[in-house]
Amino acid sequence: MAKTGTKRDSRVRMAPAVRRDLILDAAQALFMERGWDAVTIADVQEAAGISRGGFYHHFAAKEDLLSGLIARMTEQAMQTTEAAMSQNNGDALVQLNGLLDGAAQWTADNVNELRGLVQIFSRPGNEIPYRRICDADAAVVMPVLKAIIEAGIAEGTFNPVDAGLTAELMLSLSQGRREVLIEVFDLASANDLDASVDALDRRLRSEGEICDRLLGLPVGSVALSNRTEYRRMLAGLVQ
Amino acid sequence: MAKTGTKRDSRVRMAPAVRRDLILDAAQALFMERGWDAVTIADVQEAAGISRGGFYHHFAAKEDLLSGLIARMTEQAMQTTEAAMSQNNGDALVQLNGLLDGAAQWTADNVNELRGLVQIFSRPGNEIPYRRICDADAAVVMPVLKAIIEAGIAEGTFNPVDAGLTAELMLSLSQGRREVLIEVFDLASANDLDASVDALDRRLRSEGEICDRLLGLPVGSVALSNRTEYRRMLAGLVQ
DNA sequence: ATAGAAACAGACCATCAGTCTGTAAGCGGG
DNA sequence: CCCGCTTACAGACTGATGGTCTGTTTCTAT
Repeated sequence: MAKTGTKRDSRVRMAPAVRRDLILDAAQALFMERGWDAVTIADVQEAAGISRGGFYHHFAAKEDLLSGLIARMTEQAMQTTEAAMSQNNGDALVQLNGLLDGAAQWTADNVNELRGLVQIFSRPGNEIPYRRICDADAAVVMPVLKAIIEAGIAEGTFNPVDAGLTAELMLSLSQGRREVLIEVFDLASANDLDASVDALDRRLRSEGEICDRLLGLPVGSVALSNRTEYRRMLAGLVQ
Repeated sequence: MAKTGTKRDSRVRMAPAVRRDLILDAAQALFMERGWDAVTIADVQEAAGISRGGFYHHFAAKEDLLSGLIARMTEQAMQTTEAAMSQNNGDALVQLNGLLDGAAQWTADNVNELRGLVQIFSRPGNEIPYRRICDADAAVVMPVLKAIIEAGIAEGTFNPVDAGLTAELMLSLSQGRREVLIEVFDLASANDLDASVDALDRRLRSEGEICDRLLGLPVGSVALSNRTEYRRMLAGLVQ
């Protein structure tokens, strides 16, 4: 009754940021449960306990809601990146390994969440949010990575063909890890921890060696953490 | 009037394959003009001169129509790949360069079409068909590329870290070329042919050197065609 | 106290993918 | 040559869903 009613309305009024977060919470939960294109605005409304008009007061369109979700998820990547970069100030190789180690650390600390994400994103109908996340994360990490590579060139220790292209390739290397992760998680779920650790270790070792080549470094320069860490991490998966 | 009418209907009946192609033609034209999500089934119907029921007799869903389009476009990649592979039977490096040269040849012969595709796919709302094409093309080229790399390993001439990963990276290298192509085409359209050729040449030269590194080959082994060819090609752009 | 702004409610609309029932065209057998 | 079956096709209809609009309530500043 938006027209002419003396009906009691009893609405809850909240600070925009709070309400926005509430809506995003609901949307994120629904997304993780059903996938993006199966989430309707009506669903989000109901889950967030707000009306149609209320929702569209905070989000201009469904697209806008997605942007909010992506931004929220990317925030983690930003914080992790910044944290990793702020505490090491050595030469380029140390910085690079610090960055990679920071990412590995985040992964280790959030395996379960990561598995959920990987599974959701591998389901059909989620290509768009997946790409959005990849692009957003890449936009965060890319400049940092490129800066490190350029520092390494200036330093005389790195010798890549092209800083930008190399950064891009390193990014696509980590993005291509997704399919391996699916397999790794499946193996871990099947209680085949050894095979799971093997698969992950082999992949990351290869990635490291490829980075060495791309950067013109001796083999073993770029280190992607270690096996025992992986085992501990994968053993920590719930169920 | 599908119910009860003595109305003259004068419908055209065609062989399924022919009608399908006609519908795909219409859909492709509309897609190239407006982008995928701006193309409605009603549009395609009208353009193809067929009714709703007729359309859905040939395509189960809009998704199915997209699959048809992708398959059609991928066919070119298949033919080009097969053609390039069938005529050279040297060692792995010769085969690899033959494959790359075949791709370059196709590009040179279809610059205008390529530009259209690049432009359409860079517009928002076309992420899904773009990814579909990338994945489909990759699925075609990947096994061939991987086979060549493995042959090179067996031969003792290639020394990559990992055949599969290297093939993936080479693919993502060529897919990442898209953004450069946008710039290249823009420059060429602005009549700055020198800058255009420069940008393309620099990119492809870098890609080649990176491939050398990935495959453990001496610099200059992997060749991505030549400058004069690019110039001729870019000069051939209409408008 | 009161006016204005901003948060919110909910009825309404438009678009569009997909369905359903019915009809005309071809084709093979008698 | 006709008849019946299959299949290509027509077009009205539906249901779901994203987005809008007008009106209402709550808060805040003066």
